[in-house]
Amino acid sequence: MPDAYYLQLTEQLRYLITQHATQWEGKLPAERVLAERFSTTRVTLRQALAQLEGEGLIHRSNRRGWFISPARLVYDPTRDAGFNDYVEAQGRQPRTAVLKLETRSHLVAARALGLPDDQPFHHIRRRRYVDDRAVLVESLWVVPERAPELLDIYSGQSLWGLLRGRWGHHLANRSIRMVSEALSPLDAEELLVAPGAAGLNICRAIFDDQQRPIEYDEEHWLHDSLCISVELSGQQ
Amino acid sequence: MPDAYYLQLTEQLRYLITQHATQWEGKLPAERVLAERFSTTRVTLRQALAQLEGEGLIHRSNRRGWFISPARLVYDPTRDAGFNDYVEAQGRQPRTAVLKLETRSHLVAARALGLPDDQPFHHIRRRRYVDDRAVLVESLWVVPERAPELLDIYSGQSLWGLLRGRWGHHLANRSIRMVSEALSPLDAEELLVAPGAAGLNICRAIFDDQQRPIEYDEEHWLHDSLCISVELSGQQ
DNA sequence: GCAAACTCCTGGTCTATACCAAAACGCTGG
DNA sequence: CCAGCGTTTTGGTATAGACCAGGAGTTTGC
Repeated sequence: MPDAYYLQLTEQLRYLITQHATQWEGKLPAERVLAERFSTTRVTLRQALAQLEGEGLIHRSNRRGWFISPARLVYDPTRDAGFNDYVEAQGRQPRTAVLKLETRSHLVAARALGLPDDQPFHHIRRRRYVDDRAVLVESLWVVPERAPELLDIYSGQSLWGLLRGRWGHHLANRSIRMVSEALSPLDAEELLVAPGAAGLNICRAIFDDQQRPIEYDEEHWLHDSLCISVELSGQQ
Repeated sequence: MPDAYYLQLTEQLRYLITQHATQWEGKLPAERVLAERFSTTRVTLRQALAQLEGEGLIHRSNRRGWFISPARLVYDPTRDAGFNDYVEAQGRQPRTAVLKLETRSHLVAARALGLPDDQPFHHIRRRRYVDDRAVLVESLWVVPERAPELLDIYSGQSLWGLLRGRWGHHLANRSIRMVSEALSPLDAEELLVAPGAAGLNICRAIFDDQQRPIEYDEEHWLHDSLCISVELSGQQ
């Protein structure tokens, strides 16, 4: 057992959380209450809470308090199953809010897809929920020639479903990049968390079977809300 | 520009770090020095440092101080290129320290490979470095029948190279799982970082072309030391 | 010349307190 | 019954200082 008090606190809180998860309905008591219960100060208590936050056991909704984190969503970024499909497949409730629809250029997307810097894109920004918890925001940058009237018809459904079904694209080649990050103030605000909260950034550049660029997207996930899982067969 | 002082501090430190990176030789001045320079307390300063740590710009070596983080290592967990190979391919210096060699059972590995709970494994625990910074610890659990005299001959080289070259195995099927984590006290100690530091946990279960279990491994990376990159072609 | 002992510095931990702004809550009036 | 408003609670931020133990560098002693 570690000696630092905040680490002991971490253990006690961990126990308390598993015991009272249902009775508290997912929300922890106020920091001042917990600090008093454990005869310590809010500073030390918060250190322990931050520890559990790092483990993904709890999270905080900005200025609303600490909540017990639900089970991680299992996610395979190499497959193109729609978000709604795999969330539902895991018995959870998906939801999508469209935050922005516009057409403009984007340097990062252009570079990732090998297009000129001033290449315009159809830009969709959306926030996605699992069981009413916002777990990610993402920006999609679609090459307009591949999906001309996209912005007129888009309303939150699966983008890849549209690209395949309506425009007949084969999303054959993709290059994926994942890095841990601290959420930007904007992303954090849109996810209702404190600025700098830990996140996972996933970027994809997608090309069709003739290596024509289709789409670039950039996802920002809350770090505790997903478990990446990839199944591969065949010699690499 | 955000209003919170620690966020302004973050920006100023970010600037300072990029300016003085070389002159400081990677190590930041003492916390007390920085706190005084910015007319604040260590508590607030540390909040700003923690922010930059979350971004992966700096890290701390336990009780030794704050250091500027080198560029992330680009890593493709779906390929079986050896660690040494891809570290060198990126112009970096790899190194491996073997921490333990033993034969025993391991529940998690057994379950992941679909073997009985009491199945014994050859267990290799090693720590790996990039440019003399410890970036990960990992445990490998190899089915003894697939590599009988492994523990006698192993001394830090590429395990997959051995499995292929010496025993002729085809590492055909693999199931990979990645989750963010807080490093356990043991892992943190072996990586010379503070307990609870942010990490990334990567687990793999590997089978050959006849679906026979070969090996299970569990990597614990410092979160700021890698960038996962996957290239895929062909319809999924 | 080198290893052991010692000192100083530094990061890790902790207390006690305070103020602010946003969220939550409760009251009130239509 | 509900919308609007005022109050309370709460998390977010910040100050000021303190002690400890591990690391690093220096001195001492063989």
